[in-house]
Amino acid sequence: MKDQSTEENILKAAISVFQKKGMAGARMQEIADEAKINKAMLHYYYKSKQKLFEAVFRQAFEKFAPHINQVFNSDKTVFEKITEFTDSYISFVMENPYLPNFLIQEINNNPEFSDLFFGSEIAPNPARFKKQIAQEIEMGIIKPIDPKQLLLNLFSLTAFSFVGTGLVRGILDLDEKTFKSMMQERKILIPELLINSIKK
Amino acid sequence: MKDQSTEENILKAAISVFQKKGMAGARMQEIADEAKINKAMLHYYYKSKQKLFEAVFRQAFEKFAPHINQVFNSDKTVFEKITEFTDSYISFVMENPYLPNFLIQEINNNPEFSDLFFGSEIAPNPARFKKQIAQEIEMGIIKPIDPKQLLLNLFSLTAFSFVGTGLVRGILDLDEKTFKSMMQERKILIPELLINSIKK
DNA sequence: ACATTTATTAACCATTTGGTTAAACTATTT
DNA sequence: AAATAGTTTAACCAAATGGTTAATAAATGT
Repeated sequence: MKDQSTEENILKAAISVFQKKGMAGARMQEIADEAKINKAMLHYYYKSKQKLFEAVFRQAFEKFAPHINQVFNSDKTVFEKITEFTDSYISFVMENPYLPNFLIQEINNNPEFSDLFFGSEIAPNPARFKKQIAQEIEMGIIKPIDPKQLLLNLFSLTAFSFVGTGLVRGILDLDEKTFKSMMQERKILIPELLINSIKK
Repeated sequence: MKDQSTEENILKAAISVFQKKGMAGARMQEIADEAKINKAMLHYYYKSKQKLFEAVFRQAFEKFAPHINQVFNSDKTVFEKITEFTDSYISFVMENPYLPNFLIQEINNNPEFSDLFFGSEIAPNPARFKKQIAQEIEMGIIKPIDPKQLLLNLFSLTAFSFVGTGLVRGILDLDEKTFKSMMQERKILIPELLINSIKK
């Protein structure tokens, strides 16, 4: 661990606390403790809890969006996109286990303010992907399918295990080791499942 | 709306508030307001916020568990189970949109106390389903597959859209009407996808 | 009708929590 | 070295929040 500026330490601590506990459950004092600074510093650098939360939300969204954009805006084939997204997304989330849940939860709670992000530069835009699907159908590479349903399947299969970890592990009675090895297996299983279902 | 006992009104209001805002975000005063009673009544009938929350959690779990148990413990074939679960679960969640998210969120936050439920009578137990899969593989009805991965696929495909509604709708740019009609479509698409992937 | 238990309320209380302030301490500039 | 600007802290504050209490009202039993 390198020494960092106080402001960076605060954001780091805020990310950790907000992602685990959410806006409502997070405590400014806990963030200060984790950053090992006086609580007043939080307000010195970030004005209010809301502002600090927004900085954390933005950071999370910016880390997450590129994975979606890789699917939406790259020049790969649909098959390649499915394979590569699954692999890179599962790896990414295993390193950032609280991130998808955090995004989902806070977007559900603050639809009004998260709209800002969906209108922004960085926000994923599915238009190009839709065209690609239409083309590959035309070319006879894949069956006629609804691109939105395909994306929903892809996101569901990759993300749900992590968002609902506790429930999933409870229902299927999985220890952590088994869960992790299943997630590795899914890097293969998911593309197989999806590609088989759409290839002609 | 029928007249109900105060205790029932409180639980109903608590369900509504807790499921939307979670334990941390819920306010006792808001629950009292929604139940149109004095805040002291909450403690008169339910002792503390924690106890009231537990009643809400239990109710949610008891409403949710039968859907899983229908898959785990009925005498249907695997194909029938997939088809019927998808249909009934999507219908159920469209009527109770906050429930899956609430369960997931609170189980992630309180792993220790939600363990109580996974050890209980009502809790789903995958053992019988595992046997059934082994049998149907033996009988040559389905390909050799890991029952846990099949269940994970089924739960992911059905539940994720609802758990991550806000994020999904933001990324895919869906209005409410489109979202709902896609969910209806999924009652057909999901069984098709899963059954095709396992049938011999 | 009276007594007793049950239900309900308004007012209150202690703690928690986000946020402020004034003073001190540490660079940086001149 | 003095002045200035930036950083950090302890102490404090007001509002929100979960919870209690004592008095009252309504129902129930005798």
